Amino acid sequence: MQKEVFLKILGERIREIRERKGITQKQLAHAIDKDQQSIQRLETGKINPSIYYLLEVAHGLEVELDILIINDSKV
Amino acid sequence: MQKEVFLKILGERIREIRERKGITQKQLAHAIDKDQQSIQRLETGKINPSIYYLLEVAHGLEVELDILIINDSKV
DNA sequence: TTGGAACACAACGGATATGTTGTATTTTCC
DNA sequence: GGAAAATACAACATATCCGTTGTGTTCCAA
Repeated sequence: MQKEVFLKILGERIREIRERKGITQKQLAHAIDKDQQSIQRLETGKINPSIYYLLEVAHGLEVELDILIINDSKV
Repeated sequence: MQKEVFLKILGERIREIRERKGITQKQLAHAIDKDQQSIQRLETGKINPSIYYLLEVAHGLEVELDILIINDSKV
């Protein structure tokens, strides 16, 4: 799968989970000591985040890390 | 979980999968157009790899990406 | 003992992630 | 429509990834 496509889908998935929780980018960011712009870049697929960064986001969303992960076969 | 601990466990897990497949760091690296040193840094937990880099490694190992992922609750 | 294979370590350069600030745009709600 | 909130975009500085080269160490086989 192409990198850009992968990152875009990852971002969309994270956004879905966040919205399902009913919190804003800012609230998620502050919960994990980041800021809104950082979450925005992630959700829009503009960056290729590190795995630890994703772990922190998963914590902020109160989900397991693997829930954020996309496998090729699922796309 | 501490970053260093997380990355170390991730690296160990990747090494286990690679060894179970019976291939060397060099073989894995070349299969995904990287080199041995890059895989070495990953397996020893010296870096915080990007998610897309991990996806490529998963391809090289012929596993799904989420197999590489550690959740806090599992550690 | 020598040679080769496998793994580890260090350093360098270019690219890019991430934190940050500022601001623009969009959405929501009155 | 207007205000406020939410999201998006841009740019800058710093840190770090990743590719790369060179080399060291260990182990095994010939």
